[in-house]
Amino acid sequence: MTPPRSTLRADAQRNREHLIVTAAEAFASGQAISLDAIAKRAGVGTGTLYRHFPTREDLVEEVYRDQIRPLRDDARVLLATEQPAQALHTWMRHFAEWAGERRGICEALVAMSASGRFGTGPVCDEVQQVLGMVLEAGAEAGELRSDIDPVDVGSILAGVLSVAGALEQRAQLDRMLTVVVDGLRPH
Amino acid sequence: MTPPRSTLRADAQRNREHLIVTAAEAFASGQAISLDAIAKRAGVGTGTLYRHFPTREDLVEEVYRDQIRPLRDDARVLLATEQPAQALHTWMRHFAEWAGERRGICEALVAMSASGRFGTGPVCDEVQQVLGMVLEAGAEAGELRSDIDPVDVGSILAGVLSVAGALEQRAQLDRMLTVVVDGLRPH
DNA sequence: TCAGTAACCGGAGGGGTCTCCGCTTGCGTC
DNA sequence: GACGCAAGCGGAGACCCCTCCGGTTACTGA
Repeated sequence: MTPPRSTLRADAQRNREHLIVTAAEAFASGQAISLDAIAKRAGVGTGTLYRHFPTREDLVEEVYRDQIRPLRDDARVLLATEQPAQALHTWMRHFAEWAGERRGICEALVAMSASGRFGTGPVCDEVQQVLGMVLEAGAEAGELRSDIDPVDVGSILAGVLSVAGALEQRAQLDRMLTVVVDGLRPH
Repeated sequence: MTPPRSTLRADAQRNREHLIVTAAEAFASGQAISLDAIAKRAGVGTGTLYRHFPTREDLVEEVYRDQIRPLRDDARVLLATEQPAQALHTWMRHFAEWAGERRGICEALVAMSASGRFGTGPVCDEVQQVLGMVLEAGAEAGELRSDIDPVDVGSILAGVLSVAGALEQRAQLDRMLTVVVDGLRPH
């Protein structure tokens, strides 16, 4: 009678970490790359990749887990130096820039939202928390609605990024973000 | 010396129309279907399909060309019975419902936006025109901003639909649309 | 140390998208 | 008619995503 295990077996843990490192390098190169290719490059079968990361966004979220952290500090700084609504707008712009440099992030966020999983996963959880923080500050200052779910705001952000995330659409994206932030003001 | 031709050759025209009819039937069945399968069902090679419709959204837009028309009348009715901002919100909801019943529409609109082609193609052109009409009415009534591009609004609509287009996300979608419409009000 | 077992692995393979290119055919010309 | 050629055709094939399952391996208890 073997007890059910809660932790990963040593080889599985190794494979998982190796996959993340390999994917991170591949994504960082800027080139598009297939998941099969990542598996091959990591020296594991595709089955192994998909067992650890059932969907592409699961892998993407894991790859950028650490890189998202600075955006939280950024939000804190913005809240300290700008009015909340303005800070929200600026942060969203910063996030768009951050996401624009990281292949697969927008698609991942959209997929998480569309499947009702926004907030689960390292990256979108961080986004949700940051948005919650800013929204709260805005509500306290009376500048932003107090009855809005950060998940909804994150989903809208993901949505507009999915249609205007490209660099050459910066101007359009900014106009769209203006609308969104204005829509978050009270009354 | 053959002069360059502007119109489609007869067989090409036949194939094109047959593809649209076949795709319409396939989409109407509600089942997911591959483009290869549509080509086979239409009795043409996949090469022929992709020559006529380089991207999936090109085919989708063509298939729903006629079905989008009633939404224009709907907008007229709404403008006659509701205040413009309210009419905009209601119409967007109607559009979401319409799109929800038609496989591939949301994806197509997102793709058109993302590639800067929103407004080209029968469906998104109609959407753009309807939004233009409603926005204009709203601007005249002083209820909506007058400096906003219908393409931007259409893109936002496509974006939110891409993250919350599913039936079970109706409530979330409606909250998001509220934010968007509020963001379109003046000041 | 050595089974026994659950956990894990790998890659073949099914199904999809999309391209490429050698062959066929409609159509204008004579 | 018949000829010439641009326009169009079709399907093989490259590549991608993802699943499934027979074989392998790390861990555990004795």
